[in-house]
Amino acid sequence: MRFPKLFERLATLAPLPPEEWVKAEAVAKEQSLAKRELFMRPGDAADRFAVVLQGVFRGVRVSPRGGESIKAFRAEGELIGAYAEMLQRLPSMTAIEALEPSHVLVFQTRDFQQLEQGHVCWERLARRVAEQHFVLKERREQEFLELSAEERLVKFWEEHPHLKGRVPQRDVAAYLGITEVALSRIMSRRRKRAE
Amino acid sequence: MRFPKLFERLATLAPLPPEEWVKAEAVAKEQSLAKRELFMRPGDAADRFAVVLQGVFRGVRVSPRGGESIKAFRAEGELIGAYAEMLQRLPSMTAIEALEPSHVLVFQTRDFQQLEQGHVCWERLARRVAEQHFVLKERREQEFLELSAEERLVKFWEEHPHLKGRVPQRDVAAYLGITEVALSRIMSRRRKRAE
DNA sequence: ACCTGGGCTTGACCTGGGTTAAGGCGGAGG
DNA sequence: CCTCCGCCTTAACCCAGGTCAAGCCCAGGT
Repeated sequence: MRFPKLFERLATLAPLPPEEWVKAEAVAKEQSLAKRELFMRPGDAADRFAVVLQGVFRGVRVSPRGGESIKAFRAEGELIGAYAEMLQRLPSMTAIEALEPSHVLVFQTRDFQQLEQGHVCWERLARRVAEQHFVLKERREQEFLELSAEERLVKFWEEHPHLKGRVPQRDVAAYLGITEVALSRIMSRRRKRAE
Repeated sequence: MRFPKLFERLATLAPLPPEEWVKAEAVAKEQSLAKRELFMRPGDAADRFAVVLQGVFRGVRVSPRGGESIKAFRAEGELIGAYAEMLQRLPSMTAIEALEPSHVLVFQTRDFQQLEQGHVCWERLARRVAEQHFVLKERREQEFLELSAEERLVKFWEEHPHLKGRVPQRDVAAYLGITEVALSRIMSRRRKRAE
């Protein structure tokens, strides 16, 4: 077992027999990415995903009109991939970019489907992951519905303290649904109020 | 089998043997709700869900500060329930209210868990449902990130034509994340532009 | 026919965030 | 050491949407 810590983490979502984990590692490949390198680009087939071993990524949705918005940041222990597109068997509409020199463990979805055939535990895990993702998206939806940009900012740093200093401000703005100019204003407003 | 149409619809998500469906119907209870009646209220245990047989519902999130926002509308063939809270084993934070005289088929989650023990098909179905919900929430997130209120409105009616005339305007506004005043203005603006 | 109330509209005014454009500042490379 | 570039800030101006308040329309009840 090459990654016991990762195994423990995943096993908290659904019971995973160690021998199944060994099978999973057999089909996984490690990959290193330089800062700014893309794990996935728009138009790619959404046929693989990865676990972040080291580094931070941003998932960028590039709209037809050229606007960039950020769907999520992902750090150590989290999954990267065009999940929604994978489920719908569509080509990826998002770019996934390393914000630091990073290191990931890559799975092909076809290999993962093989694992699912072999043991129900993988299917259970997939369900948990889907449910987890849903809960997070719903939380985010609710924040858009009832919080101001400033309140969303505060909550963002409460919920993602580990991203401090690792993601550029403009990306935080794009995640919150505002421009970097607005974010800068909000921050100076708070600074003034605090002093 | 009391609800063959419903069965067919669900079976498109994941294969369901008819005999399993019969077991499901055995534990389900029909319930009728008057207009404005609540299927679930904030604080209730999130231990049951239902399929809408007839009618329309709104899922209302009541924020601590008293603001109301609408998470979703649900009509015939769709599921109602405090799904996120159920997954997190939290009491419901949403009210689910009938907008018309309605008729639903209710399942207790404990009964459903029994079914899951009996046959994997239910677990597969649950996974599909979670994935489906995720895809929808992600779509909504993306709309908040890159569309104006007016564009969201247009998209809303494109995607939910069957709700026309069945949901009050103020609720559509709350769903879009704006006030009914703003919605009214947007509509008159469009009327003017169209003429 | 008259009231009543709920839901929609309209207007006046305010505010937050978008847009554009002009700096400031610190780090990497010449 | 200077320059350039990427990133952040600030300012000026505009507009969408919020808030408050007054009205309108119509369906239901008496």
